[in-house]
Amino acid sequence: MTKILIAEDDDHTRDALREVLTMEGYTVIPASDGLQAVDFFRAENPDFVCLDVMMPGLNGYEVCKQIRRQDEKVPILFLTAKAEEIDTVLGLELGADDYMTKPFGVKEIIARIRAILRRTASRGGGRTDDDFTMDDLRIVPTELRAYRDKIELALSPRDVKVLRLLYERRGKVIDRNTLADEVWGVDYFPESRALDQHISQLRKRIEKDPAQPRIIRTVHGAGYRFE
Amino acid sequence: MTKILIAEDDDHTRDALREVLTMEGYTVIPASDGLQAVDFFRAENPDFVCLDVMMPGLNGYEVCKQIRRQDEKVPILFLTAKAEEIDTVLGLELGADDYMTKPFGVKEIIARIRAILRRTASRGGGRTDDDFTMDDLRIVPTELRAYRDKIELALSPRDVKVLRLLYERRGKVIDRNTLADEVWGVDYFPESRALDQHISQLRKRIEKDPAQPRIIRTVHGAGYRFE
DNA sequence: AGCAACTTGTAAGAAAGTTGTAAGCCACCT
DNA sequence: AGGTGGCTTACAACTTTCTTACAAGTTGCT
Repeated sequence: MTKILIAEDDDHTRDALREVLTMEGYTVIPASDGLQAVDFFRAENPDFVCLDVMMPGLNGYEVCKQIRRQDEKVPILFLTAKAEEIDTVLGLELGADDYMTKPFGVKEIIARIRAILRRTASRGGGRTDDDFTMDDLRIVPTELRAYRDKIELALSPRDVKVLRLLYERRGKVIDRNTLADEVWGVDYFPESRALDQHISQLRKRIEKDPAQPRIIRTVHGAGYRFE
Repeated sequence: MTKILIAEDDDHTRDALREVLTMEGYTVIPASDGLQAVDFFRAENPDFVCLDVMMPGLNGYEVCKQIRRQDEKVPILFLTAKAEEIDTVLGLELGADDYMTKPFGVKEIIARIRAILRRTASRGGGRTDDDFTMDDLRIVPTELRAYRDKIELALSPRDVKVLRLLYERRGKVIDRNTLADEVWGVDYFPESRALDQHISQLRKRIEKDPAQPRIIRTVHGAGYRFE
């Protein structure tokens, strides 16, 4: 189920969007101001974001920045009033995927959303928040936690992404480029050790014996694997 | 060998790109204007296209349209100068896969190209990651492993390359130059025994009796052969 | 068959490359 | 200000790959 966060202060526009997108089979999370949008993003981890530029509190750009800080890849579509087109440029620099100027037609916005989702489908695609088990660890993405017996472990969104990727392709080797691309949203720069560092820290928390990892195994010269 | 078409009117940028991409092992086809780009695309059928937006004659968008008329799938990366970012959106609607704004770092562009090629390689296209069988050995490239009955053997990426090459041209003799070129990516230095060493080590692992190899057979004075 | 010349196999150690991780740094968030 | 998380740096530990050296095998010639 694809979740779409709509941040739009005008009630009429927001309701119209909600209705039409719900009809299309999306799950809509409506937010009426920027702060709410950021909160809802954190809580719901949507697959797509529509942001009005002009909103009380936090404007669309600020919301975009906050979201991008958490998630490099989630597609963001800006909604702007006609006069604001210059600002669009700023929007694009923030990592937006597209923009639309009001007034827009219902069909148009659906088409855009579908197009963007199709384009970005290959990366990070079919997001599911279902629980899954790796070795003796139960991962609960919606809580950002994992459980071993009764012991509870905290996980970051990034931890969950890493683990889910390994879980989904268990048995296969995930090379560092793929991992970086899927989790960080950019291709891996070989001189950066950020990825190794992250794996190391994650192992410390989830592996019983981090020196003999059973969940995230190293495949030397190739990547990592879970099985 | 992956061919990349570069359409860029600025000589300096074009040469820089050509150099760095050639270093990375790509074959670069440089074009200095839009018309040339379209011609070269038809003639060379490249695997990837980098398009400058602003070019004399045909601009990047026009080139993109022409290319898409011929080829729906070839990945296209747009290069744009800062001020042109609004146009970027239009570029994306033309079916571009990504865009970069100048000035961009050498590492960044390489990373993007790699990331896009990796992503597009997995859908459809000339997949070379399929499993295959040699004698009683089942090779599973995505797992970097081979199976004999229930026994599991670890393979390095290089092992897989060697085996796949022999498998694809079964019955034919693969001479050492070809093997070195395809697997190591450079011409073979006759005084180096690296290749022999690799074959020897690989046989130890995959052959039941390494002294009587059934998978990698030696053709004295010529090379190696499978079957 | 016997021998010389050449090619290939392989053990062992050297070199190169990859990964793990502690410590410090920096930006952001209270 | 202080805390936090993530990143970079730096170095240690580890693994693979290459070189060296010699053994063994093959070919062609007499």
